[in-house]
Amino acid sequence: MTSRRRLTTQGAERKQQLLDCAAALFAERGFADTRVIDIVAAAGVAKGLFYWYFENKDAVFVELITSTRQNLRLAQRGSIDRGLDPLTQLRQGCEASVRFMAGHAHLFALLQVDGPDQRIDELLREGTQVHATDTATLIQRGIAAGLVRDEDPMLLAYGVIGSVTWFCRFHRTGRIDLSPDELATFVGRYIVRSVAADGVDESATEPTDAAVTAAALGC
Amino acid sequence: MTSRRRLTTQGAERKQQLLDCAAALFAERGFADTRVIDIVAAAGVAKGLFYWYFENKDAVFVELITSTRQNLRLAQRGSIDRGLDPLTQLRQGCEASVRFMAGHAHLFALLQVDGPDQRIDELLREGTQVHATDTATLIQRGIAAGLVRDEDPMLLAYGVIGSVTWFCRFHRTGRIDLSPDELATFVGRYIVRSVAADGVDESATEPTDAAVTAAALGC
DNA sequence: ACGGTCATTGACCGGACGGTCAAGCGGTGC
DNA sequence: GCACCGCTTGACCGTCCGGTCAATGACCGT
Repeated sequence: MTSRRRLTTQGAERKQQLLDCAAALFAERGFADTRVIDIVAAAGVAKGLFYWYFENKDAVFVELITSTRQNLRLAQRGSIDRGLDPLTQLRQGCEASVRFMAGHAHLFALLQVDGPDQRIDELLREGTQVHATDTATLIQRGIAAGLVRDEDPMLLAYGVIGSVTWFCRFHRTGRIDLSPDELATFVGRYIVRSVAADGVDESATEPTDAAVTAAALGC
Repeated sequence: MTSRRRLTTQGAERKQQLLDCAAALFAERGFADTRVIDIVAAAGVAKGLFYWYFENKDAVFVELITSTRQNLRLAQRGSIDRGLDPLTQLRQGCEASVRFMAGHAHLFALLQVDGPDQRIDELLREGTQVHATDTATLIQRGIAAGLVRDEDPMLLAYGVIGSVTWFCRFHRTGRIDLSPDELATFVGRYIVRSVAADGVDESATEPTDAAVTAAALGC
């Protein structure tokens, strides 16, 4: 049982160090191509130590994706101004995703990998589903306000997530040569145009102030 | 050297059988979790035979994705009416992608997997890049015709591919409960709205006749 | 009958890699 | 000084699995 182990400060730091090394390697060459021995070598410790902090190789992956997903969600929440209209909130959420990705590209990549096994795949899917539901709620409210086209909110949400995800993917792999801020602005605009009702589009307020988002992310 | 081996009719059929079994297994549980022995067992032959037809495990994967990509491209070409305006052509291409996916879900899935190694990853990326360039060309022409917003064509293409891909992904994994035709229509409309210039939208002609596309796919 | 080529078999090899373990180290409290 | 406990080590184990190979079969042309 690795679960519920009491960690000293040193222990917690070491664990974090292992998580960081693992994240970098997973992102660089994928889960399957990363050996436990690579991770510990990167951290400069012995192999056995890995199993002091993690039950097995899968566990570290699970821990990474759950915490990343959680941070992403927090970043989005923190960037959304709930006093504004739903369409603008949607735009802000998408911009936050892009900026988060820019600051945590290696972790973000993990969310889009096909999991090493059935169980992890399910975990990833669940995360995406939550994200989609959040987005659909916003869209639903946008429809009610007449700002968003009257179509199935869940379907629109899937489209939004798909394009945001792929913009990030192309940026991360060097195929989009824009600064994170430029990309965020572009993506925000693209998303608004994808779902906006007829005649709506510049009515959505200007993109979030970059500084505000950056603060919410702490990156 | 497995390359350039002369195959009898029987040989070609056996090879195809192995490709089919491999595709089914890769799609079901992923490349890494599929053993060569699983593939041959599914085909009911001995392990050694696999290496008569393929150099190694990677080779069969490569062969699958290249041929799938090629078929997808053919399906798209066949569904596009070059006499129509660029935006409608774009819509037709996207609809074709969706219908192709519906008929070849297991193969299509392979194009979105993270490759087992660096080399295959590159291959997948190249394929996507070609696809994106094709799309961007169409968009470029749409801009010239005043039907598409005047933004970087490559960026718009990325957005289009992202949402189409994800719509297919969600459909394939049972999270979208529409018939392929319904989904194709929805996606076509979504894409048009994502990139259309102001005031353009119903000007894009109605979706392709399903029968035409189906014929082009042979599925 | 015979040689040639494609096709097929399954036992076997070698190495890689996830995971274990017994032992040792260095603080901290008593 | 001792006992406890978190931390660290690296040799070791067992298994899994991709890939090889020598032998055999099946079919064909001559």
